[in-house]
Amino acid sequence: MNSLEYSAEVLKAIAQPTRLRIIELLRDGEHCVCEIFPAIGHEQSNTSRHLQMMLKSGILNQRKDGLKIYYSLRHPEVLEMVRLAGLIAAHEAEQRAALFAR
Amino acid sequence: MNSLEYSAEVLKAIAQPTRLRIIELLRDGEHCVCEIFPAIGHEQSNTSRHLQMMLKSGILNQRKDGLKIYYSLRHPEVLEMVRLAGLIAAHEAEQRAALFAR
DNA sequence: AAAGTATATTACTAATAAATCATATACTTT
DNA sequence: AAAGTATATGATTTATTAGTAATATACTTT
Repeated sequence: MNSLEYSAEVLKAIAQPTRLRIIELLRDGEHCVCEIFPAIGHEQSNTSRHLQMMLKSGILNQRKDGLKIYYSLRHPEVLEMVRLAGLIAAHEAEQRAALFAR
Repeated sequence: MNSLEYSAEVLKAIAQPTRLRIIELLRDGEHCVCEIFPAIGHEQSNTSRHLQMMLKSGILNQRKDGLKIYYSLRHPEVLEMVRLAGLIAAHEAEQRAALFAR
């Protein structure tokens, strides 16, 4: 995997609504799968899959404590990327609203 | 489309190796499709598709000049996101190399 | 107006991704 | 050791995506 592909993997780990919800949830610190899946309203298996791929892409940390496995954000840069994406999204939404209102 | 989905669209427009190459190419200013597709080594139709989806997601500007259509980056934040993704990717690659070398 | 050029779009294929349900694994408690 | 709980993984389905080749559209030049 070259460096462009690697960067794309990292970005893909963020570029999905369910995973964005997970990231928002982890903003305030680590959470176990058992807390995450009810909070985002998806199956445990689906949630676990998303967490695995985020972990493998390198954006999450994993900590095992007994039965539970806690995940947390590994790089604060991820939150900054989410913020910037939100800025652009808001800007575009505004533009479209303005067009519509003319 | 809610705001999470919108943010995900913006991120998806960046999270793909071919599109990352296009973004790198546009770093130094606008380019037409006829310049972009040979530079990235893909078909004109494929390149045009990527540009369309990037345009619709809001990360590109389009300027028509006669036959040619010039695309440019609309938000400098995109370059910052690419930079942050590269940082994380490099960090993870380093970690893995270190593990491997032990 | 005809030919040429740049771009977008359609039709298609192959690959990837997201979700669910069922099952396996790993640890804990009784 | 048996039962219970938390998480991960396999199998499957459906949807989405990236790519190619061919065609349509729009503009320019002759």
